[in-house]
Amino acid sequence: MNAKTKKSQGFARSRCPVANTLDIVGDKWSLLVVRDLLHGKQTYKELAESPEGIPTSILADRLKRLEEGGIITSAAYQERPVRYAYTLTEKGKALGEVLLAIVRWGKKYVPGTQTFK
Amino acid sequence: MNAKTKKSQGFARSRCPVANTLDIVGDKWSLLVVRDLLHGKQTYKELAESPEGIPTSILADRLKRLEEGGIITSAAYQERPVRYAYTLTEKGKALGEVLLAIVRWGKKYVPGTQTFK
DNA sequence: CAAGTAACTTCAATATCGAAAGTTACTACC
DNA sequence: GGTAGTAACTTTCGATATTGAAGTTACTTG
Repeated sequence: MNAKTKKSQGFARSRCPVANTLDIVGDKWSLLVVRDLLHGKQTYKELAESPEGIPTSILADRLKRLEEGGIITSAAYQERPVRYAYTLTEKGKALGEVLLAIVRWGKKYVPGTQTFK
Repeated sequence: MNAKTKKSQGFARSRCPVANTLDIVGDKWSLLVVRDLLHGKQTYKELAESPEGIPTSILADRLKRLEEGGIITSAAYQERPVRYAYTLTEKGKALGEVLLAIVRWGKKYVPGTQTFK
């Protein structure tokens, strides 16, 4: 089901907020991009350099989907050569609460994980 | 990288708790199964009947992975015919905090979603 | 004009998903 | 005894997604 179909039908899988949230960020990479943006990263290059090593094809796709989902916005911060900065919307920044819960869980239940900064 | 490789090397993608948590529940279905178990569902059939319509092949796979990840345990609650009950471990129940954050986010930012119970 | 860089895009191989049908082991009904 | 039903999976296979690598575009810098 594409975005248009979803919009016309209302909901993809159910009306559950969990299901609908997972339809936007329920994959292995999206929340890592949000994490990086929350940490101040802004450019494609910075995002691509994170330790998890996201493939650039996936990064481009996720940036597109996150923008379609209203989580981020992109804007050229300079012309010649054109360079883009990605920033979180209010909706995107609010995912910080979800990430916080995930970090707390991970640090408690996945031994050896650690946060920096 | 398979589970054995991960175990021997320590970590799949990085030491970030977000990345490691997503390696366990970072997909479209796992947290929906956890949601249902938190809501008291216990059997394969009950889980399969949720409104999102999880394919049974995916459900069987996720139950296996969640058990390997220490999120759930399974036990036969009767013989002849044998029937299994899935229950959350303490580690699994603790994901309730993550789900709560997701629900709050979804209800605020995905218009039309709603919780029952 | 050669080299470098950011931001992508394309490609081919592999892996995973999803819908449906099939399997196993039993109980219940006629 | 035979047919139907049920829970819990497993199998199949075409469609879709992921991955790692290489290629492209538009510029700047030396």
